[in-house]
This record gives sequence, structure tokens and C-alpha cells, in this order.
Amino acid sequence: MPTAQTILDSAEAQMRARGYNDVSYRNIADALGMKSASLHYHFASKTDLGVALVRRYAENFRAAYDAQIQGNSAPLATLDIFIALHRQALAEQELICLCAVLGAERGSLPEAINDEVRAFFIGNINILTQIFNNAGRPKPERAAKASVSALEGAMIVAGVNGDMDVFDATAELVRTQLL
Amino acid sequence: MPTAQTILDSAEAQMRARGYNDVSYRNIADALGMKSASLHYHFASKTDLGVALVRRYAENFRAAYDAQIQGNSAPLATLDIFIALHRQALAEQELICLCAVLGAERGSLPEAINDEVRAFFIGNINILTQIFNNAGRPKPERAAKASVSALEGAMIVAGVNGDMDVFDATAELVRTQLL
DNA sequence: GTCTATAAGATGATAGAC
DNA sequence: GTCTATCATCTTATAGAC
Repeated sequence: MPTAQTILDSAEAQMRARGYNDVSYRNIADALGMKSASLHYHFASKTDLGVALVRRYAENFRAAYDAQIQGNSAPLATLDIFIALHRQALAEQELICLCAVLGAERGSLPEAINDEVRAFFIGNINILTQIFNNAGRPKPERAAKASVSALEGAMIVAGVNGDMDVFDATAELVRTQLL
Repeated sequence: MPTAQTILDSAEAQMRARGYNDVSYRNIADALGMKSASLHYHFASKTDLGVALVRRYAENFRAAYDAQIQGNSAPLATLDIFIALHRQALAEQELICLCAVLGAERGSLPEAINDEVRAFFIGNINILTQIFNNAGRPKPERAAKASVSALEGAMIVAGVNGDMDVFDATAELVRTQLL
């Protein structure tokens, strides 16, 4: 595996647990048995690292979604795939969404990173708008905005409370929009 | 106004915009025209400051809620007050909920602070559980968990996207549970 | 590509004068 | 209560050897 990818892997895991500002080049280097100076060869600045990280995160999410929807699934089945994609890492590794973390720290982040976070949210809103639209729901974009918000918030509250039922109850509310 | 309160005021405004880890004793002191050493007289450690901050935030929220519900309002009217309490600071000052920010940074915070954040979420879930219960809704606690999650997430996504409609669309979804 | 060495600045925190 | 002065440590980042 290319070193740049292992750097992003470590950065992602740490930032999803502790936030952008608590993760340093040293933290990441230590976790990989490297020196912090070496990381600057792959990502000249922390901003570069952050931008690359969110971009990869969004691409991976989209790729996983595209791989799981087989052509013309029913809207509810497609929504359940979208929900499951959010649920996974939270249940298995207690990791919340990278963009929920970065979105909460927005005021301290370089605008280039905020732009990528926004693109992730808008991309997900677009995915869900299409699903709700296919189901013939009125105002599909508003349903999509509410769904993205609910699921992002659910990861944070479920994480703090140590209660996966918080996530599942929220997912149920999101699903009612297609029932 | 007591100095301790003005310190908390500045800390709250800054942390709700930039996160816990990007706000320092120096930042707060500068904003107040003081020296960082002086802050340690009022809050010996940053953990003490954080705990006091979340505790005051939860108390203020609860007091504002109690002041606005007049005795026996209808469930939907009461829910709208709860929603409006979340909407205010976001619309007027672009400040998201303190506990949404701290919840996102959970893995880097002292456990004493995480405990206060959890108490805030549980307190709000209890408030909403009572509202949904009064309305005769089945599984009122699950509706409450979903509502808290949705509103916390809505503040983050609305903030990043610069789109208050994200919040309002989410609030609408929360309200459907009483329609 | 990775290292050592280093820079300039920020951080939470303390001691002690006023 | 607030200050000056100071501390040990951490931060992002660079220069240059290997």
C-alpha cells in the first residue's frame, strides 16, 4: 500500500475520534512508526492532508454506495443501503462520520477543507433527493436535507451516549418518509 | 458581571464556532483584554472551564425552555418552543450547539466534560419523551432520541452549507411525529 | 523517501510580585 | 484578582544529509 494511503488511513481514524485540531503530524507519524518530517513529503501542509482526506472519504462513500445499489432497486431498499453505510463504522469501531466532526469544527478549519465537507453533504443530499423523487415524494430535496442532518446528528449523539438505539431510532424516523 | 461569567461567555462563543481544541486560555484572555494567567485564578484547568461551561449551557437551556412553556401548552406548541430554542443562535450568530461541537470531538476531551455533554443530551431526550408521551405517541423515547439527533445534526449541516433551509426541513421532519 | 536537526510560535500551567 | 515572567512541551514546517 502506498505510504500516502496509510497516512490518510491513520489520519482518518484519529480525526474521526478526536477531531482535526487534536491530531498532529507527530500523532500520525508515531502511529505509523515514522517521523513527522516524512509526512510533509507526502502532504506538504496539514491543509493539503485535510483536503485529500475528505476528498478520498467522499469518493469511498460514493463508491461503496454505487457498488451496493444494483441498478433499479426499490427506493426504500436504496435508502436502507444509504443508512447502513452510515451505521457500519459507528457500530464496529465507534467512529463517527468524518464530515460530522469537521463540520462541527468548521470555524477553525481552512476554507479549502470546509469546501470539501460541503461537497460531501451536498453530494449526499443529491443522492437522497433522487431516491425520494423516484418514490414520488413531494419536496424530495427537503426530505433529503432532513435525512442527511438526522443521520449525521445521530452518529454524534449515539457516540456520546454509548447507545446505538439513538442511531436506530433516528434511522427509523428517516425511513418513515418512504412509508 | 462577574469575571467568571464573562470568561465563560467568551469561551462559549469561541468553542461553538471553532471547537474545544482550537480555543486556548490566550484566545479567551485576548478577547477580554486580560492575561491568560488571570484565567487560571477562575478556572484552574481547562477541564474545569469545560465542565463549568457545559453545565451552565445546559442550565441556561433548561431555564429558557421552562420560562417559555406556560403550564399546559399543547404538545405541538411545546415541541415548537424546543425547536425554536435550537434555531435562534444558529440564525442570528451562526453558532451551533455547544454539545454538538463537543460531542464531535469526544475522543479528545476529558471524561468529565463528556459526562456533562451526555447529561445535556439525556436531559433533552427526557424533555421530548414527555412531550411525545403527552401526545399519546407510541414509543415516545425513540421519537425523542430521533428528534435530538436530527436537530443537532441539522445545526452542523446548515452551518457548513450556509443554508437555513437545512435546519427548517429537519425541523419539519421532527414535527411530523406529532401530526 | 525517510531521516536528523532545527526553527518560530503556541499551549496549559505555575510562582511570586503587586 | 490581575499581573509579569517563566517553564516544559507541543505545533507546523523547513533545510539538508543519506
